Amino acid sequence: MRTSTKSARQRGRPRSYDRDVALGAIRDVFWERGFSGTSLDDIAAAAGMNRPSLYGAFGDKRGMYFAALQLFAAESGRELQKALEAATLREALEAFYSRAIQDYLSGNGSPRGCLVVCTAVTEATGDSAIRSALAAILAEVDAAVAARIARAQAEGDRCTSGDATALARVATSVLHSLALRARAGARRSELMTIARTTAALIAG
Amino acid sequence: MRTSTKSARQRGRPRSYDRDVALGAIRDVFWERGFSGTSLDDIAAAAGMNRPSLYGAFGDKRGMYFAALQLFAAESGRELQKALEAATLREALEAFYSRAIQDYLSGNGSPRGCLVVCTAVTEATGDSAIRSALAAILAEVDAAVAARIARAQAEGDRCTSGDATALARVATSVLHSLALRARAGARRSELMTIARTTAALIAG
DNA sequence: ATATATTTGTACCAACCCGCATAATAAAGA
DNA sequence: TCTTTATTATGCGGGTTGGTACAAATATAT
Repeated sequence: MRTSTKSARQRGRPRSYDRDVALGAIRDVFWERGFSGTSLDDIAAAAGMNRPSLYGAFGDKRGMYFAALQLFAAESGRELQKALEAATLREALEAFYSRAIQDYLSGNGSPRGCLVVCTAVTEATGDSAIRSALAAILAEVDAAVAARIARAQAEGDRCTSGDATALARVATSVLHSLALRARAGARRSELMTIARTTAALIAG
Repeated sequence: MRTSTKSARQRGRPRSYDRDVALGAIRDVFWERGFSGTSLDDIAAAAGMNRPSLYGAFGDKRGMYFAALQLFAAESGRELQKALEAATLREALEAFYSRAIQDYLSGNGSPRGCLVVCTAVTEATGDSAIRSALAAILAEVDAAVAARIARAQAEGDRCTSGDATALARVATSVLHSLALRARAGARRSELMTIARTTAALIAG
C-alpha cells in the first residue's frame, strides 16, 4: 500500500521494481498493441516483472489496463490543458494540436496515436467499464476546450460565434482523427495542415 | 470460385452457405469485437460455418479480416458517395454525416461505430498490411470529400475558401470522431450537433 | 540466531487459440 | 451402380492464454 511519501522501510523482501516506471512500461505496451492484442507475457517482459508481482501490484489484466489508461489520461490531460493556456484562441488551439501530434508520432516502432482513441475504443463495445472510462476521458477534453473557447468569446478574442460546447466538440473531433491518422501512417506535415486549418476555421 | 451469375451446378457436394451472407456475418463479428478480440469460434458461430469451410473460403483469420474490411469499405463508400451528391455542399455534408451516424449507431448490442476507425486502427501498429489498407481507405474518403468541396468552390456554392484537400480532411476528421464517439456511447443528438456545426463551418 | 513478513521466481493449470488431417457426406458423371 | 469430385463435420495437436500455488529469497523485528 505504501502511502507514497516517506517509507519507514517495510518488513519483508524489498520490491525490485518501481511502481511508476513499471506502469509507464505497461502503458506503452498497451498503447502499441491494444488490450486484446497484449499478453501477460508481453507485459511482464516490458515491465521487467514476473506475473505474480504484476498481479499483486495491479490486479488482473483489466486492472493493469485501467491503471495505464488513467495514467495516460492524467499525463496527456495536463499537457493539453497547459497548451490551451496560450494567449489567443488560435495560438491555444495550434499549441494544443501541435503537442498532441508530437505524442501521436512518438514511439520506437511505428507511430502509436493515442492510447484512448486507438485502443480503448475497440474494447468499448464488449466492456462497459472501459466504455464508461472512455466516455469520461473524452468528455473531460471536450470540457477543457469548451472552457477555452468560452473564454475567448467572453474576452472578445477573434472566434467563430456559436455554441462553445459544439465548437469545442468539433475541435476535439479533429484531435481524435489526428490520433488515428498518425497510427495509420500519415506524415507530420499532413497532420499539421489539418490542425492549422481547423484552428483557422474555429478561431477565425 | 463461382462467377456470381448462373452456375452450371458444380460437381461435388453443394455448399451449405452463401459466401456473401457469410462474409456479412464475419464483418459484423469483427466490427463488434475487433480483430484480436475475435476468435475463430466466434466467426464460425456467426457465419454458421465450420472452420475448414471458413479456411477454404477466406484463408486464415487475417484473410477473413481483410475480406470483411474490403466489404465494409466498398459498401459504406458507396453510401457516403451517394450522400455527397446532394445539391449544395451544406446539404451534401449533412447527408454524409447523417448517413454515417445511422450506421455507427446500428447494431444489436451497443453501437459499433465504424469497422475501419474502431478496429483496424488498433491493429495498424503491429500489422503493416492492415496499416496500408487502413491508410488507403482513409485516403479514398478524403478524396471523395475533397472532390465534392472543389466542385462547390468551382460552382460558386457557398463554401469556406481555402485548400479543398485540407478542408476535406477536416470534414473527414469529424467523421472519424463521430464513429468513435458513437462507440463510446454518445447520444445521437450530440453526434448530429457536431455534424451540423461542422457542415456550417465548412459550407458557410 | 530465530522468527516473522513480504516479494520474487518457477512452474503449473485448465481453457482457449489457430490451423489442419482425416473421414463422412452429397452431389455429378460414366 | 460405381467412380469422381467437392464440400461438410469431427476432432486433434502443439502452442498460447490468463491466472495462481508454492517454495526460495531477502528484508526487519525480537
